[in-house]
Amino acid sequence: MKIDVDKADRVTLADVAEAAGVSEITVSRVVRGMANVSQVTVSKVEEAIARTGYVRNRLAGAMAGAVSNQIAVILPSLSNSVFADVLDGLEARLQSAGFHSVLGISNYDSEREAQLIESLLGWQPAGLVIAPTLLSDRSLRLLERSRLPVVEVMDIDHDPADMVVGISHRQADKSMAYYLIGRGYRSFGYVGHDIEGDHRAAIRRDGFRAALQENGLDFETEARADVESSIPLGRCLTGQILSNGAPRLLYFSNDDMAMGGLFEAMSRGLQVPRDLALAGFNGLQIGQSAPVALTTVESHRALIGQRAAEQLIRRFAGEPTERRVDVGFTLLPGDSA
Amino acid sequence: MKIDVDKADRVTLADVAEAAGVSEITVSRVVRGMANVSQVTVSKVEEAIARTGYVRNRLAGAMAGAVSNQIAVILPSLSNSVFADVLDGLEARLQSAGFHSVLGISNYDSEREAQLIESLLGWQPAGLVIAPTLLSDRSLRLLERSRLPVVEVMDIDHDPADMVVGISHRQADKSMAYYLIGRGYRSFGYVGHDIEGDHRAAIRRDGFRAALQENGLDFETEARADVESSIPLGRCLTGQILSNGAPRLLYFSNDDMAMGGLFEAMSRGLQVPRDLALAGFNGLQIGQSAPVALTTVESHRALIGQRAAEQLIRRFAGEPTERRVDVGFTLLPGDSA
DNA sequence: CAGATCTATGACAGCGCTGTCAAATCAGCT
DNA sequence: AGCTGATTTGACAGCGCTGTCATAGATCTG
Repeated sequence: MKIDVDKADRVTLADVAEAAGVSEITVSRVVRGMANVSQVTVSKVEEAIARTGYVRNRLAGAMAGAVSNQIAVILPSLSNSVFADVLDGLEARLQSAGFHSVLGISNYDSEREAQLIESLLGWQPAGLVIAPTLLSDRSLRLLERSRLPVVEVMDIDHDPADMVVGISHRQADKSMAYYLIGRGYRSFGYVGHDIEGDHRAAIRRDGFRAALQENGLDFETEARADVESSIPLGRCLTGQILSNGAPRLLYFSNDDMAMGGLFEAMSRGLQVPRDLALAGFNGLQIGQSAPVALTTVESHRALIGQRAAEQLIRRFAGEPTERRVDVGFTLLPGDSA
Repeated sequence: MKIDVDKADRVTLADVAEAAGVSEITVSRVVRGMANVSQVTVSKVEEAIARTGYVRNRLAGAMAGAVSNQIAVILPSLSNSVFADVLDGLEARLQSAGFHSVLGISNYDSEREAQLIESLLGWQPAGLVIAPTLLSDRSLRLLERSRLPVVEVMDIDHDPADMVVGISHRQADKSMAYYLIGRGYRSFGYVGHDIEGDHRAAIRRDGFRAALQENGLDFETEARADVESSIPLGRCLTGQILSNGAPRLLYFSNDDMAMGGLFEAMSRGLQVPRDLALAGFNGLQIGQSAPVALTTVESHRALIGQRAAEQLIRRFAGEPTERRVDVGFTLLPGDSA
């Protein structure tokens, strides 16, 4: 019912070509900013474009063989600000290089992730960026077949299908453990969220624990819930732990959780770090602005996004890329431990 | 250099058709899940698809006349969690209806916004969702020409080009002002961020102030900086205000800023709300989990995203849509004022 | 000034799919 | 058997663009 309307006024290259008195291909060249068109023609065409209100159809362009400028981005969640940060960094770089991201949210579900990959691949993107839950065999096959550049982001503690950008979560939390042990702490507790879905959190916990064990220590208590991390969850679990005599230091699965812990401690009138010490992970702004700055590890999330974008852009340009980019982490000493 | 490789193994409908011993169009029907194909043929084709590893090319599909399942989404920023929340709600609904979002970030820049609209329109999306900085004439012309459904989100205090989903920021902050005046506060200060770029914050400030003036009051002090809102900024500006004798209550441009204020107050050993009262806007989780729960207005951001998606989906289905959807706000009394 | 070298422009085919319409097949009924 | 209507399948054209290769001028060189 709408087809005739569309047809009536969808402006195509041919229309512009006619209006400018040149051929379609010449208009196409102008639109793409190619060099081999004379100044005179360029201005004629530009005038015609303005007059007709032409909008480039990239669908047709991509189909006809030119590469797409779309990048498929698959993230486990957006409510977690960590991924929003990555996406932010990614978008910034991609946009300035003329790319767009097409988004998919997997909700930490590996099956959903595979579906998304397939569906997004259907748009023939130029490349993919994935913060993988756990790439299934099906996903890997799809990616491999596609022959597209793929950047996995966040955790570099595994062998990537193509490229990976992030930090070593295992190292990060070992460092934190060494730091805290060095500061004299000997009594530790762990407060965490869903470890099934968020395997990076699991890696961190294991890394931290391994470092403790090297020193003949271990977590005295653990509080965990199988839901996504959040400030209220951190607060609630900390409350539980504090009710039955807490360890000297609580190590949290991330800064959101740790902020919850800090808030709970404050509510109870505890002095941090005198009565209770806290450490988190991520280096979120909120933790650094708190009355007691959080002891944590800055994970440079936006930088991860940027570097991921750069790897892709470089690959497109035929420049060499690194299989593994470690953006590094920074221990933020803070005042909470 | 790569073309032959691609050609060699890019599986097309024709390949599947041959493998299954049917025509292309029949395969196409199976892929699209159309009803008028016999069971026998369906299974033959599905087997052939699995065997060949066919991945649907939506580019070609969209070109050949079927509608795109891409929705262009343009937001001013992602580092502000408010927009991440909207995007989260939007994605959830869109994804479950089989759509993808193609993202553009305008950085509160109206020129950039217009560029993004044009560029994203080139992908012939099925619809657009925009949290507009301020739609320029050029943007409006582009949108109008496109004849596509457009949902503006966040603020409903203006007349939309097509549809709008959000809350009335003017109303929200009037309500807050009335509430605070009703609680007996008479001495107010304002702490805000960049009002040029974030015109919704400007509307809120004006709404609040109008309500004050109705009662013969006004802001006694204002602290403002022309940068994006953040917790550190809130903390810094609050510090400035507190140094020269603060008003009884500080009204912040949003919850991030207010959290900064709360932190600064706590650091100075002030009792909230006894020594200083605080109010924010957005109803962020962080504010509600703080030791002193923030008095604020819940703006139902994820819901805005969801409703926006629903409007689009309904429009595609030919069902009636509303020009203006008010998701409503909720005043959260909290303990900070 | 003939021949060589660029530069600017165009003709043509085809990317992979789906809308349209026509043909073939099948079941149900007289 | 003969007819009707529903179901299933296919042929064909074309969506709007760009890669490839060819052509016509313009510029240069000895």
